[in-house]
Amino acid sequence: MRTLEYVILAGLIRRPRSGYDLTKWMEKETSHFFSVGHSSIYPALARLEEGGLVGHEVVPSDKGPERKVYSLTGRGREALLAWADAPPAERQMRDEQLVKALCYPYMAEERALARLEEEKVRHEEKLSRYEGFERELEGLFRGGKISREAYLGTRLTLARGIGVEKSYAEWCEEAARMVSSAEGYPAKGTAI
Amino acid sequence: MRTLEYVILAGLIRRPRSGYDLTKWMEKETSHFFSVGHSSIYPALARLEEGGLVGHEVVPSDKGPERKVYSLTGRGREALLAWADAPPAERQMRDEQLVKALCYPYMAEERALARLEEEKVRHEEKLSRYEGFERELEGLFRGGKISREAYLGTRLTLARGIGVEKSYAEWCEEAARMVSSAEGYPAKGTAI
DNA sequence: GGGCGCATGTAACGCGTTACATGATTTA
DNA sequence: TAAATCATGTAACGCGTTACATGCGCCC
Repeated sequence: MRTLEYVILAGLIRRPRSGYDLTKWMEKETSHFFSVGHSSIYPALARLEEGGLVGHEVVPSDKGPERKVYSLTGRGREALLAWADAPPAERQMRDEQLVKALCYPYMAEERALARLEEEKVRHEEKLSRYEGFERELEGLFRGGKISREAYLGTRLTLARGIGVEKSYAEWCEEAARMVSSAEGYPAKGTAI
Repeated sequence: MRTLEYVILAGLIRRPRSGYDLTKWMEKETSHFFSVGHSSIYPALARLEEGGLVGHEVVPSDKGPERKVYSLTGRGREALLAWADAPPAERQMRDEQLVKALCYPYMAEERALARLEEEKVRHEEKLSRYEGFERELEGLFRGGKISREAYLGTRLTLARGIGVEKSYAEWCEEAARMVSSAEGYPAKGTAI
């Protein structure tokens, strides 16, 4: 089983969902740590159903064509929770910004500083989007729209997203200081 | 051109290197934000050479077979710096830990707490490895073994690695607090 | 002599992305 | 009536991983 399949199970343990719903849920709630396009989700659901971990019910939609609403089976729930209770694979990431940072000392200083400032703005924007979503989630929970488990799980991941963006924005400032001519020399406490 | 190719150019702008050297350099210095296996590096070097961005010289090795030592051409340097001076692609990551976190509220609390504690230890270990490397790098620079540019660039990325591990370790503690029964409820300032 | 580190590649495979394909229903 | 959203899929392609393949030279 691939990680994608467990992500789907994690989406379904929260509530039954169609492939379309799962796609939207991932875009909104998991894209900062896991994302795939809809074209990967439909085949994955088929595999999970074949394995008996999910089942589906065809439900007419208010808007658009019929929906296949999937839900976890007992076996699916067990498989998900057993997987969750084991050490995770190494986090893998690809960050072009840092590849570019490797080159900043070879560029004109002003250009590097401009790029870092732009990047900082991007992270601050993401940060406020996450904080907005945090408030929204809280509202859903208080309003009884989502379970305590679903709320808490998502809040956990959101807390990480917020931590990432805060620390990335701070790095942008730190990097700008290091790039600025006088800086960049070893000893941290060295006077200019 | 793919990101991998620019990473290779960024390795070569620091100093001429063989495919083997580049593999080792990536493992040690870029793996926290970009990594590929050696089997992707050799074909990439061939493509870069075909495009006139790098050239190579065959040099006998002290140990083992002959080495092909690559270096940047003028065009390679230009291509790299032009690419670096443009906004980066979205950082992409895949973090199983957060998928698992989504499930923690559905598991026995003690299990989730144990996993979070293990994870915290892993990040603290990574943090001290990065800090050790930071001291090592400083020594290389002070000893005149590496250029100011190479030193600064790597230090920039290392600062990010350190920021990531610190904030991840903090998240582990925060998450543990949220998972602990009494917590997990909305208002942040609420008394127990 | 065997194992390990140095050193360079090729080939098969897996998985995800992009593009292709189709069609209903609402809204401007 | 055209565009947007809902809704579900398939197919081609790209890129990276794993495994395969080969060979030198040092150290135990």
